[in-house]
Amino acid sequence: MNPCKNHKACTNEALKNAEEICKKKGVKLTKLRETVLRLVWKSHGYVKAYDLLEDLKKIDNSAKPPTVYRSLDFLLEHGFIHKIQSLNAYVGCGHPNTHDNCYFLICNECQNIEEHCSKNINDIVTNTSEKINFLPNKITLEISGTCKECS
Amino acid sequence: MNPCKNHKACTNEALKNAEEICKKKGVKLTKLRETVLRLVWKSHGYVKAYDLLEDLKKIDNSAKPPTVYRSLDFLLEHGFIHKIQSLNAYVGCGHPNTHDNCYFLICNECQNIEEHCSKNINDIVTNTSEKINFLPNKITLEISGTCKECS
DNA sequence: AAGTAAATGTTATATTATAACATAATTGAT
DNA sequence: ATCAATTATGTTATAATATAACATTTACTT
Ligand SMILES: [Zn+2]
Ligand SMILES: [Zn+2]
Ligand SMILES: [Zn+2]
Ligand SMILES: [Zn+2]
Repeated sequence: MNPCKNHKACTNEALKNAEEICKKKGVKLTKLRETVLRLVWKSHGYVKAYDLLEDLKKIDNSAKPPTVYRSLDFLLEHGFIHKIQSLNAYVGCGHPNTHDNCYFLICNECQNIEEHCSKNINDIVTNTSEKINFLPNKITLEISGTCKECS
Repeated sequence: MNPCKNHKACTNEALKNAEEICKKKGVKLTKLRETVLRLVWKSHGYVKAYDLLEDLKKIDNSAKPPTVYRSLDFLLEHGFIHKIQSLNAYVGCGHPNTHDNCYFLICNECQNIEEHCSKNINDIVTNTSEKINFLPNKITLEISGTCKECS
């Protein structure tokens, strides 16, 4: 797992970023959404929706699937988290101001996810797309394997 | 949707390839597996597992989820089909002998999927991986958008 | 033919996600 | 402040995707 020096700092920064961006956009980071974002950030690993639900129930026993999924939808929509399609799981976004061309390195051992960005992705996609006249809209690039710590 | 001139030919070639590869590998393309592969190849679009199940039921009414999923697992394992992670769907592989470094262009309008291969993908991945000592194992690259015919 | 392994059949259930409708909280115009 | 509209949350039910576990059949090996 990502050996960050101070994970409270990671989490707080993510929360602060989200607050700011919401303010800028004029949307609301409600208590519930903030709580869910905080729960997603409990580590640098991915989290599953129904695990979040369990966590949320510890705080508010009346939480139900839509409680979680609605918050996830909001957080996804505004780029505060990402969905890992190959795992049906979610992970906090470490750089929500500039999260284009993202891809994910997923460690099968420790569940850590590293998010990277590279213009190169777009280059591949653009090359191919232009050649065949395909209008790209959303790119999903997920690389699973073994991270430095686990190998 | 892919305007192939003769889709029966596409399907038959896929089936023939699968047969050959199975023979070479010493594994069995049973009647059931062949039927499922044929059903996956009903078009160049993606198919959903439970739609396959419905199709299969028309042939053998006793088909059940494991019937489909086991065949899908076999076909995936041997590279005759691919799973589209961002859609929880499946698509036939058009070049099962050499299906490394594949990625998928998915049309949101007509469900067509074009499978491409490029060494460039590996380059990106290898670059990043070496930099951070990540041992890549499986790459998922899926690009959704609008295809030539639909734009 | 008997024994083993592989494939399929069958029942049940786990996991992931959304639909539909009810209620509450917030906003914003009058 | 009041009302209406919008947004968010609560709640119940169910849809959609996938696997576990065990029984039976089929194919292979000796
Ligand atoms: Zn951290
Ligand atoms: Zn990001
Ligand atoms: Zn065709
Ligand atoms: Zn392929």
